[in-house]
Amino acid sequence: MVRGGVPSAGEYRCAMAQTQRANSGDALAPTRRDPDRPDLAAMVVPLGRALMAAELPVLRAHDLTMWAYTVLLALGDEPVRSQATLAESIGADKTRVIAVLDDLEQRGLIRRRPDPADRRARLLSLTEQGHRVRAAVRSGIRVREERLLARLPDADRLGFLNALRTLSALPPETIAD
Amino acid sequence: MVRGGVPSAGEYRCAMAQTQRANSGDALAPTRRDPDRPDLAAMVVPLGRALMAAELPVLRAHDLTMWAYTVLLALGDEPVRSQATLAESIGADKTRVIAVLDDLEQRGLIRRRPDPADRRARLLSLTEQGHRVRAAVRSGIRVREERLLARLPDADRLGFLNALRTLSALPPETIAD
DNA sequence: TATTGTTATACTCTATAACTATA
DNA sequence: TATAGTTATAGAGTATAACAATA
Repeated sequence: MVRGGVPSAGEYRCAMAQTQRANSGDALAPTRRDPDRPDLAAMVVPLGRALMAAELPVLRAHDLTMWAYTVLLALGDEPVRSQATLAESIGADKTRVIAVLDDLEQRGLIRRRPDPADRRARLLSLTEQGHRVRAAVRSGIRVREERLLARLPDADRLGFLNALRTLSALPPETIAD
Repeated sequence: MVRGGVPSAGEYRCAMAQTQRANSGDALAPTRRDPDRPDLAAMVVPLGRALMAAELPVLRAHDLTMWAYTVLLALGDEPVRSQATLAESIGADKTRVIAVLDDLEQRGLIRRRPDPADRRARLLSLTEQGHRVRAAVRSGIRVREERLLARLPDADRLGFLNALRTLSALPPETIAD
């Protein structure tokens, strides 16, 4: 764990870790391919956990929790107009981001000032140093990811990233039906 | 939630849900492709959560928790010689599988009998009905997954599944370095 | 009255430790 | 003494409810 712990997921984890294993991959027609493959979730979820575990050393080196990094990512592209907006955009409870923001603000990585137009809300933005840390962590993570992706044949790598972007861009309700 | 709740993940969840978004995908060279893509974990983890959410209705229809289904999956291929072995194989604590096994046994989905050779251990196996339930749930899940995968171009779909099997077959330590 | 941010409380899930029964 | 299974306890992490400030 990094600082103050890392987010966790009441409902959303499955332990299908090493349950279902890949079996030899022969190229069949895409439509009726590999009917005995493991469940998608049984592959995707453990992979996600492993990827997060791979990020932890980088985060730790910068003394960031997963939540803190998530906030830096969310604020990096453009400032956010309220903490509630931020919380929703990163899929967190509004009460949970408070401690994270307190910490980041105290360390000078973000700015949090009342919105002059509506003094109830807080305008959230990254400081100069926040941008630097964000970029450093992100590139550190990217290096490890590229090393991992290098294990894949070019075609699989391309399809993997394409599919990931397609699927992760879908609203969760679409996936869940 | 299904029955008695679903496993959760102290350390392993990140809320990068809608944080980083896919940007338009143009085909570059595989090696230096899309340097501004979101972190892998930021795409894989939310996708995994969505996939699990998609499984929940199927599990609920059979009154199974995610853990229970995980156990059914693990016992389906071949019986297991002890609860500790099972727990480790599905990445769970040995104290946590007990309630799950109690429930599954009581409902006649698994058998749990002392090993004659070492009466400390319990031999775990699926009953006839356990096999049926396992198959029914699995095929219900598969239907939904195929519907989702149909959104992908054949090439991406193929690469995605290939990559998933390759990466999820790696020991987590390999991914985490 | 409704909303933003905050705090405090309760709840869920998980891991740790202690116990039993076998070996 | 060590291990498999079990139970009970304590610890994280999270969400719910209640509050103050502003609109």
